[in-house]
Amino acid sequence: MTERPLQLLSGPTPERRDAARNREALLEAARAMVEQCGVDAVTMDAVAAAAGVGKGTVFRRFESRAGLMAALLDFREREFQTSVLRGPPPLGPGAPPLDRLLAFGEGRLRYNLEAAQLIGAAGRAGRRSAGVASFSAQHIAFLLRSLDVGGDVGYLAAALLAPLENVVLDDPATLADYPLERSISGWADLVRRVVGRVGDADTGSLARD
Amino acid sequence: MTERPLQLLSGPTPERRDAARNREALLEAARAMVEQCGVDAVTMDAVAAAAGVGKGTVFRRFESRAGLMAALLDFREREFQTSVLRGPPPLGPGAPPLDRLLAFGEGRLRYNLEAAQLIGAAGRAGRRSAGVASFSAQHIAFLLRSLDVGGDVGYLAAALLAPLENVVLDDPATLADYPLERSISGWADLVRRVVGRVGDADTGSLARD
DNA sequence: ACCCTAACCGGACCACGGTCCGGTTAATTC
DNA sequence: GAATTAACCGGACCGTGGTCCGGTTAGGGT
Repeated sequence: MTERPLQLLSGPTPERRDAARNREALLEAARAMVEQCGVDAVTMDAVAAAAGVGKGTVFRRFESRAGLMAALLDFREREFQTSVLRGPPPLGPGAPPLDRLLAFGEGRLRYNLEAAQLIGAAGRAGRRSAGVASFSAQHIAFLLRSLDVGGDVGYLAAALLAPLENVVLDDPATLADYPLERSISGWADLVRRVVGRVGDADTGSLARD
Repeated sequence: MTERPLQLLSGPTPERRDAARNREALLEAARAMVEQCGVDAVTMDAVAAAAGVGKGTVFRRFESRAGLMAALLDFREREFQTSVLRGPPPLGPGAPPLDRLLAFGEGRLRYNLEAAQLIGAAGRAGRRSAGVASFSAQHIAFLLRSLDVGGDVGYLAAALLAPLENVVLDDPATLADYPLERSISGWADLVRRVVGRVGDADTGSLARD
């Protein structure tokens, strides 16, 4: 009976060295393939072969194709979250709440459009990692409270987030085919209405109907 | 050179009789399988076999699995659209615009939750048929104009639609796990803010935070 | 009643995501 | 440094969505 001693300080021996090497090689191979051939061309067999590794290994490390994509996405997502939490204003802390909110909308929109293919391929796995959606929703909710918005702030935040995230849906529908500029100013208008400060800044010269 | 005569009155000879029979058999088989075993269990081979038909035929008729699901969905979608366009108030015409808008939100929400699995499986094909998303967006836009809402009404409509449709995303995120009641009243609150009639009716007794 | 052609049918075939298990190798202990 | 053990590796294997092409059939024209 070889009972393993408690190793509180050494950590949970998280990964063997060869495993780490392989994870690295796989991520790099996948990244390269995405960059060169687009997300759709990234096949599990191909990335395994490119990394000089068996297919089973890829699934062991990343669980599924979606998981692999999520791992690729993770880096960018962290980057975004960091610039919200600790970056320069108006996206980061320091600016007035409304400015931060509008900056968040634009930033998230750009992010989603840029990473659209990856996000789509990552599916639900992409959101799971680090609770992506809930981060955004909670941030919006926090800003809404700072603006003394009453009512069900949690739902309002989620509802405001939806049109930003929806751009990504492969759905050829409505939101996807608005040009970026129009989405940004449209969302800003929406937010001002929700917050109750309608005439505050440029609603732009948008037609009244 | 056997040139086909113009047949303006007889129509474009749309379908051969056996083809029609097969389409019917396939739809019925698929419907039954969905009802008994759930959407995921509906495999193309299985539905082909159940209809006593080759697999190629299924793809000829419905293009893809998503297309088949879209065809199944089509019936319900028409039903919904009809009750919006010609049904009884407040969903149908006759009620004041704001009432119709709120009724639309609730109706669409219920519809999306009820048909969630099917909608997910139909993917973009589900929206394509009869321009589903654009119908909803245009209806909302119409009601907003009736309420004298200014600004970019097209975008506002799409943005209001997003949190209703998003419920369906397999995404475990934010919007999906609000209970129906809370979504309904939350959306109603959102709409009143956008329209500019905040105190009009029951915002409910929702906590201020 | 016969023929002609276009449309249709079906199942063999392919690619890709995902699973499994026997052999291999890294870390740890003595 | 040898033995032990647990984790890892890899490629053969499976199910499913989707394609393709040779044989078949419906239906109009003569």
